[in-house]
Amino acid sequence: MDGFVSIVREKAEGKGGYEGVVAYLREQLLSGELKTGDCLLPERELSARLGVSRQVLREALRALAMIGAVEIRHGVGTIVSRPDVSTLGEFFTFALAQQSEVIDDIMEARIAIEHHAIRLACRRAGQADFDRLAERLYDIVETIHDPEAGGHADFRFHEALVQAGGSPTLISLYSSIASLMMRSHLDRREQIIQVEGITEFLIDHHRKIFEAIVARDAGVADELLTRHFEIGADFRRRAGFRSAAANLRSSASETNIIQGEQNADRDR
Amino acid sequence: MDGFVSIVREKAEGKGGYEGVVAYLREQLLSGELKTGDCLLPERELSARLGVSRQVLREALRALAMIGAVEIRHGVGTIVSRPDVSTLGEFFTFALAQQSEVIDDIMEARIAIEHHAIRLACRRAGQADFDRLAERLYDIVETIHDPEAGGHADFRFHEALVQAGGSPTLISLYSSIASLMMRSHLDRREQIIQVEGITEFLIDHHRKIFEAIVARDAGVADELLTRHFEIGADFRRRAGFRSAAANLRSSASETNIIQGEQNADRDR
DNA sequence: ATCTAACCGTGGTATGACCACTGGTATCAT
DNA sequence: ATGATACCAGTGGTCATACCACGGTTAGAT
Repeated sequence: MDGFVSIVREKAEGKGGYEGVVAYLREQLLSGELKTGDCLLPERELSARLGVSRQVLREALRALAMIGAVEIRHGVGTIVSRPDVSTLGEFFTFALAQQSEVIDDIMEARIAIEHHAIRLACRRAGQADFDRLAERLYDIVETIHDPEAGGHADFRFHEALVQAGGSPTLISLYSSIASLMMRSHLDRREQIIQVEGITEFLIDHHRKIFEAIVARDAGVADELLTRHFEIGADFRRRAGFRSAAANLRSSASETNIIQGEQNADRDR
Repeated sequence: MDGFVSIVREKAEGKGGYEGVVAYLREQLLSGELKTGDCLLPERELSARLGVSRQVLREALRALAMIGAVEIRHGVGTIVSRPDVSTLGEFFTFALAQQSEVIDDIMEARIAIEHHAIRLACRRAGQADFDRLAERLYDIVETIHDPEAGGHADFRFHEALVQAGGSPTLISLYSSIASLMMRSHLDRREQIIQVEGITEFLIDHHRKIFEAIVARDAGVADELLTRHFEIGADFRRRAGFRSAAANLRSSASETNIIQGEQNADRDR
């Protein structure tokens, strides 16, 4: 490092460093020069071209990988990929981690999505969708006595329902909040399942929904779904207070998470 | 901290390196040990504690910063922050880069959200929500002849509608897709606005929606919204061909989108 | 008391080296 | 010829160290 400095200043056109790299890659992606499946240059070479260190480039790539814009594969390379839902799931996990009250609110999103999806499904669903729904319905019946598997089957049915709607966006959003729904509902299933006659109700109600979709009767399907959620909410509410219906062998109430006291309320 | 080694323990159990760091921080966030506003340890120290190099730690922090989980401030430190919607905007920017067909589909998400939100609004909305809606409605009237400002006012009204629903999740999702909706609708506004009598229709229809919410009549509100979207879609479709025609009330025609042909089976 | 400047801690970047994984190729045994 | 094995080159993954740039604090000068 003698007196002379200067030399390379090529990246001077705006921002340099991390920001610049992200901006550059975003540009490449939006302009279409980089499309899904393309393989980026090796880190060493790319970093050299952009005039940044490899570390900075890696930071940018990691960041992009976090939102799913690229996929970094050890020993292979970095390939452009389309952000998919799993990414959004990650986001929501972090986003909602700190606002516990939202966990309950996530149900509103689920209802909104499923309601519209079921209407779409009544118009668009094809045989493949019917088959999948039937399959998931069968799973519900099979696993009706197993809280964990049953809850999973239940979710899978509703997932198939949304899928039948044929809207990629709805499917994406639904998948995004799926992990969070699991978080608060899977456990309650254990309590709900104990209610007398609930098993028959669950099976019967899901079947009716399925049949309404097959019949392409949006009105009935929508109405059924409304009741489905209302009843579900009712059960969950009751399960929250005390041991739901009659005989819960163990008052495992255990004060669900909650603990949310530090409700900051930071609006902007 | 002299000759003793120890260390090794933490990362030995599961993943080490980048993945481990992200997992660790996620755990800290989800468990509540780190809450919004908290300041993380300096990079050098934190990296030492986690048994990774500073570079790896930085990659993890950059990734988390990309989704808004933390905010890195030069010369200050890294502070925990709650991901807000602007982050999702970034995500969708990348997401839509490669799949342009989703832009149309985004409308389905909007419909789903607004439909449920308006029902919630009819139950939950308070005076503040009414005031905001009224204000936005006024803006629509004011800017009715300006395509750009008018489109913006239109959006703001619907935004207030969702807000009135009082569901943070719905609001977040709606904001997330807002930028994408703008992208495809603002321009069409220029064509739509030319249709004879459209201005009166827009004003009148929005006002009716507003009144339905104030009246807390979910059924009417929902029905109005349905027609609102159908007519809007109809206009946009026609505007696609040519500059739409005159008679708007000429049977909003059922001809709903449908197009459901490629309802393929994308399972995973 | 106020302003200025130096200082220190923080993140930001650069370099070079080495490790670990993947995929293809060459080699070998059958 | 065929199959399995060993090898090798290229790629991402990690590490360590040094230095730069920014922000807030503090000691000094005015």
